[in-house]
Amino acid sequence: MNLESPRSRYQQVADDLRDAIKRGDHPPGSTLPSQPELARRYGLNQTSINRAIAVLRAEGLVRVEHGRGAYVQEIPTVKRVRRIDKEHRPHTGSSAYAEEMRKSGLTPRTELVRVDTVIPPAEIAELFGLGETERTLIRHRHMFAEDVPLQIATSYIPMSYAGSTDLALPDTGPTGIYSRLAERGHEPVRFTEEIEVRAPDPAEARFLRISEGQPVFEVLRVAIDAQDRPVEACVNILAALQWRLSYSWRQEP
Amino acid sequence: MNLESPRSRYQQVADDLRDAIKRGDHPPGSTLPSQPELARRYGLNQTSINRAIAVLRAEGLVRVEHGRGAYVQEIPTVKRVRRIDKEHRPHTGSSAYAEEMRKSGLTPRTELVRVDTVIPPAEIAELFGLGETERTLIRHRHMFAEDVPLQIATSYIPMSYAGSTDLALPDTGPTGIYSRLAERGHEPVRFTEEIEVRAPDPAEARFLRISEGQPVFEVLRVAIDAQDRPVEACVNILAALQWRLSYSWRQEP
DNA sequence: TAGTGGTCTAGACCACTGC
DNA sequence: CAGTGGTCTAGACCACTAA
Repeated sequence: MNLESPRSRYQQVADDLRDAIKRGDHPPGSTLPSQPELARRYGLNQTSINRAIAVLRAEGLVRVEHGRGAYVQEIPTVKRVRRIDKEHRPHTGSSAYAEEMRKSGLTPRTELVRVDTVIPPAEIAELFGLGETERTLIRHRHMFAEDVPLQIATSYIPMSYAGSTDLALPDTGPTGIYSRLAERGHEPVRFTEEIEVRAPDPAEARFLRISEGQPVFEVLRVAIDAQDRPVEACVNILAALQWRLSYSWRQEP
Repeated sequence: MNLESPRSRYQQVADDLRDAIKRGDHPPGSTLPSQPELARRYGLNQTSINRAIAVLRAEGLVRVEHGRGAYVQEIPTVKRVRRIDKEHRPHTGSSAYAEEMRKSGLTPRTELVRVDTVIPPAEIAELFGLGETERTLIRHRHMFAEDVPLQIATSYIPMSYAGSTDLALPDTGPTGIYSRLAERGHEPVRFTEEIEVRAPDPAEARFLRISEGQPVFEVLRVAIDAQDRPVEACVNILAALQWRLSYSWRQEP
């Protein structure tokens, strides 16, 4: 521990632990030494050690379980692919999400938390050009892989396109929804995805099992029909440090 | 200040300040009250206040300048667009980056920091299928808008495609590079972008003027030619909390 | 110089886990 | 119960900024 360094001591501890993890001294799934133990080793106060570990938490390198210890993250970096060129998504019954999970060798599971009609958030209402009292169908889902929570999905469809909540039952994923929208003459032909990173709200952090300091992706996908009307909007929330988003396209000459 | 709350005091202070900022009590560009002042108001220790402000920093809501104060961020959320459907990028001489900035009403500026030949990082070498001693052309650029640093771009091209560093001079942005690759028979026809979020290294944090706790986007764009060979890889680093990435495509029926 | 934020300590207490 | 992490304080000192 270099006391003269311009780098603060807790940062040096964080750097040291980070290096140790990357070297494999603390393999994924194992716990770091306890804070009092680290304090002893580095000759520092527990408060400083706690702060060093907060740095590693913010980086997604460790996950702390109160009363148990600081676990080295088993880097479950998942790849989420939007393939946009010719080889498009197959028309199987299963969702793109399920396809992606299976490709990664994981068992997907989706829990349909809520189907209802609501007055949507302002951003969504504006997108659809809805008045303040107009309602949308809402589908709120929790998605898992191997029982690990991975993603929150909330989809909105204006009632004028949806007709009734029956559209969403049983839960069939977006593919099913799109087929039913197509039957009603609102087949999506164009999509946009907007990606934002922000701090999670407490509920999101709890579900995704991350601390409130860790960023999440908020991906807004909008499906647009041939008349250029947005017919569905879907908000996905993912732990940003555990995902890699991928897009692929062919440049038209 | 609710001392009995399960929510810790520094979190309550952070919540309170966050609400005040969103209400407009502390407009963008202004400073928060000093830490000793806040400590007095909330009846807490300065250490706790400091911690509360660390939360807001991690969220990108405030930017702290040592010795000066904690400034409320003038949320310069920039939109970076990949338009993938028919109306493709115009073949003007200027880069996609410059186009995007002008669309947002900002004056772009690019600084060519370095043009050289190097042995690339392992990830890049693997992508190109290069041996451990094979070199690539490297173009390292810093990009600004209104003199605010916005983006770091590092592009790699295997020497077998580039021929010499002349390819990169003068700096013309990717469009120019792609034209010259086309002249050499390696016109890119397909692209992939992979988006990751991670903690910045100290140099990146310093250049982007963010604290080390704030996440950055690492966007890896790979250009692929008609023979399915990757011919260029470009790594972009952006402050994740200040950007919104946007993709748009047409679904083939 | 005075005012700002950043770090550190010693010691305390609490909440949670698991035996 | 002992061991874990989480929070808080009082007080101190440092580094940076601005007058």
